[in-house]
Amino acid sequence: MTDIIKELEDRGYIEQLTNEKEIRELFQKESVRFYIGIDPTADSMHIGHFVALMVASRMQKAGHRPIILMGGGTATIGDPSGRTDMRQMLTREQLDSNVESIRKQAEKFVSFEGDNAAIIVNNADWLLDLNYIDFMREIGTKFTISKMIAQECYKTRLETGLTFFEMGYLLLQSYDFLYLHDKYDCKLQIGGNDQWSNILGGVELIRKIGSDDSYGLTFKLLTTAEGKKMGKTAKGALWLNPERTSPYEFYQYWRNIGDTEVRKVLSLLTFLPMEEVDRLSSLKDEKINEAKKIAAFEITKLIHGEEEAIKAQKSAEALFENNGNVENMPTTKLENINISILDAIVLSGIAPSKGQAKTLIAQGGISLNDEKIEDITYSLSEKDFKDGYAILKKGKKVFHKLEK
RNA sequence: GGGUAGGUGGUCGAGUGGUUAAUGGCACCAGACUGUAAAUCUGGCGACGAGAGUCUACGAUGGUUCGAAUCCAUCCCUGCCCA
Repeated sequence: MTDIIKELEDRGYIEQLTNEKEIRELFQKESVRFYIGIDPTADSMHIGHFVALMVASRMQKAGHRPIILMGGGTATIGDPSGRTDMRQMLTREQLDSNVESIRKQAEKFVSFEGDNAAIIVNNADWLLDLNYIDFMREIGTKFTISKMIAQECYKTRLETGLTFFEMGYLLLQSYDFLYLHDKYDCKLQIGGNDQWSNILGGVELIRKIGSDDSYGLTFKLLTTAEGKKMGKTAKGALWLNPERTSPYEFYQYWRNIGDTEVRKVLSLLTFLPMEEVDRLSSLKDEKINEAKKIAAFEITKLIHGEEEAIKAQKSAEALFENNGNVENMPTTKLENINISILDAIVLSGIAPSKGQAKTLIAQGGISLNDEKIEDITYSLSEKDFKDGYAILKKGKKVFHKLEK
């Protein structure tokens, strides 16, 4: 079998491995069951999950068998690692519906057919029936508080009040691995590097119970050169669901990354061969824009399909390169076109309130059909909708189409 | 259970009776410069209102006061120390 671990390493995915040598051997010897956990805390995955899906996809292509674990049970707690506050708890109904939406997104990356078909499980199915006393006796005795609180990720929470409830998260995630190990012969858990301690918990739990064939692998989190998380926008996270983040906005995000991010993004988030990645990311000055275009196109294609990617790219080219017609930018249909410019800005979602819309106009950040709007009281009318639509622009890069 | 320190806007963190929609950092938005980049500089950053202005906000509820994030009472929550 191909050396998938080396492949992942070459592309820069891997951050840590529990037993490098053994994992390499294992993955060349047999088709390995591995799992990745996803917490259904929203009805869509965001870009943070993207790397995880890419890794899972690559491993499956190399002949291994993915398990997508939906954290329907653990999400009621929320992972305290690195967080400064306790997460909001979700109801069962919300979680169930989130699980369903996320499953659909995952299907774009892993195949549920063939010899090494992926499977999806939900830890609510086994966690919700656990008996507290039994659990504490069998699992709770295998963990020590001293070890847990020595971990960096718990330290901040420790100062502000880490509850027992949240501490249970580590035990439950570890138990998930044990459960999948016993029931599905799952040998590897993968996750973002923030999951390292939770993954180790599972590996150690399985060892303590008597098997030594469990491993952990973490991949790099997507960060910018300054170490900030990538994928954050003014509106919050960059979502994979087109209703939350339109393909056009999604494309634009990747089109606008910093030069220093190009290589990482191409390598981690596309399937382009490494020679191509190397070639593109070594382009200099404005030529590197070519690489950004390709990155944006490839990534959008993976998430939204080729058709949407082409549309997004065409829109972008039309807007930025020759001012042409635009079909695929975010659009708002107006019931009444005789509204004030402020209302139009708020309705289109370009700014969250009229106050901010005013600021934008005052600073010269708003234009309508390529004409800068300077009058706060400007009112839209028929003449602004020449071909049935008007183009509202914020700053240099945010476009929105208003249709009548 | 006892003692003690706290709870401020997206976040961190100032502010201890009026000039405070609340210093500053971060995040974010816009302008200038550029390559739809970065860095830098400038402006902005509760809501409503064209504006004057109005409303809502400093854990919660009451109170004192012409006036409270600031003082008092009660309650809720959290850290630390002791048990």
